[in-house]
Amino acid sequence: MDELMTSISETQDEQELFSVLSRYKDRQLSIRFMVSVLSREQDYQRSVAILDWINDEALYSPSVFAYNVVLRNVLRAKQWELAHGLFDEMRERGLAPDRYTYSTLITCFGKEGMFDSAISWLQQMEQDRVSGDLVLYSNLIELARKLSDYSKAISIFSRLKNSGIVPDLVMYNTMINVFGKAKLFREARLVVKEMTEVGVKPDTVSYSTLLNVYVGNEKFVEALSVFAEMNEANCPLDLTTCNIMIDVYGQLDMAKEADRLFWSMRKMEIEPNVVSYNTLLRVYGEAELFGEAIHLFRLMQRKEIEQNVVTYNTMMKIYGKSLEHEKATNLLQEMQNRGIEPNAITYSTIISIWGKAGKLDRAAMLFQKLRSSGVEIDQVLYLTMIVAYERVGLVAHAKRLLHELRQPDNIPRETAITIFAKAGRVEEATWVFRQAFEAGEEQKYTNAIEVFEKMRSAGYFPGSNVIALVLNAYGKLREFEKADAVFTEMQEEGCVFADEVHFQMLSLYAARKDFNMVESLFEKLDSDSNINKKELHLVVASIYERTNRLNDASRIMNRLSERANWKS
DNA sequence: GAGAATAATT
Repeated sequence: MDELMTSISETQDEQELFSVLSRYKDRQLSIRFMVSVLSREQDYQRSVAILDWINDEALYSPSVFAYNVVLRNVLRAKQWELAHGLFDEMRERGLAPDRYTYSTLITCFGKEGMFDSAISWLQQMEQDRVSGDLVLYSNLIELARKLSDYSKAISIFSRLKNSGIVPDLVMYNTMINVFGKAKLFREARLVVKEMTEVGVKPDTVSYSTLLNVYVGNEKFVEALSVFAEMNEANCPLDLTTCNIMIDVYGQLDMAKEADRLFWSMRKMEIEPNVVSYNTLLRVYGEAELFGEAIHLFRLMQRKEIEQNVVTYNTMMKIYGKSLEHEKATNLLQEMQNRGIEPNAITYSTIISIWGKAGKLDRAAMLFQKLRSSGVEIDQVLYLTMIVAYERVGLVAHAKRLLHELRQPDNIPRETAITIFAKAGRVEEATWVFRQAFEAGEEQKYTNAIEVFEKMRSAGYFPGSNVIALVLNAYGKLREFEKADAVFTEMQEEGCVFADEVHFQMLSLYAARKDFNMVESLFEKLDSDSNINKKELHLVVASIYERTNRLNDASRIMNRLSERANWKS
């Protein structure tokens, strides 16, 4: 081997190298040498050439290892066709791709965002009965999460468990977040239970992730019960958990508890940060504890605790609420003096405050200045200004702004529609929507359905968010029978739907004026303990309202309030 | 060979 090394170490040209090696008397040795060269080779063209040379020698079939190395280089060079070719070639030579072959393929395709390819390699791997490992599945789940494709993440997670791998702490924590994003709250909570069962102890991040799932969906009471569970399990708190809980207490009008938690943080050796202060500030404001809010704000400055744009936005809102709009205005100046740049939220806060205080000229001037200075005007800013005009009866001005939105060249159509809808301008919203629809939005729904049908035929069970999307698309294309079939089929297959899927189905029945079905599904859901009743009633009432069945709408709302009275 | 959670606008 040494002799071989020295004889060819100066050889730069690979053809020359091959010819030296081919003439060498010990062929096995020369091939082994080339495999070792291959393992260090980075350049994909050179590695393919070396592989070809080994193949051409015909005395020796390159190992799976050799193919894996070449495959890696080819994939790094984004030569997808070539990668497929190599894969086929290795099979033709009777070499069975192993875990590393698939791991290389799946992670590379995934990193490039070619998720469908990655998934089809996963399928191939399972067909070959090659088992993946934790790292491989973890990569896939991370990718799905980055693409906000939570149903894919969930289906990969169940594949992993079916193949007998026990997830670790970080993967479980990731999945709590994923189930939450898919609005599968019970499943998110069940993860914690499962962790305990398989001996992976839930940690602070597990609980704070679960807390966040509930907070993100305004289920604050549930968050409170998770917090209790966390304490029972003797799981230590940290900065993030405290910050989340200060928010939760605030949202539940438990300002006292929020206050107590904040001021006990240091005793737990947790130093509050700017998020803690900002959250407590907001809680004080919402509880109308204006004195406490101002005190806290100034305390931060005295103790030289970092203040940022969020701090100022929050404090401005509080001054707005306590009707001290001059002080709010002063804060705008103060923050700029301190080098804290106002953002879109700052501007819509101050415009709203000035609007309410009757300082419309000021609000309009700022709005105009922002537009001419090229600051991006987001939908909230537009809406704030429109509402400010309408509040003082300047309908013509409001209309002028609305009119701008009808020519949405500078704003996406979706944004314009949202603004109109939120401003109660149903006619304008419909108008823009129809335009958008005619401009090819229809294609979007067709695409959504196509993708869904492909997924189904490949044997995948999409999650609730995808199903809701598809049902909506079927509705838009007035394919009610197909929507019905999907809904029934998925249910028969034992899919657990999030509430949104059921609600989507209710809307579809209403769209084809099948109110008997609306009522019967409504009754069924009303007796289902997993469905959020308040939301269910609101959805059904708004369906009736939209179709001008106001009696039915108020019947539903009465039912809700009766039940609320009965409960209290 | 990978990887997890928090604040402000209508």
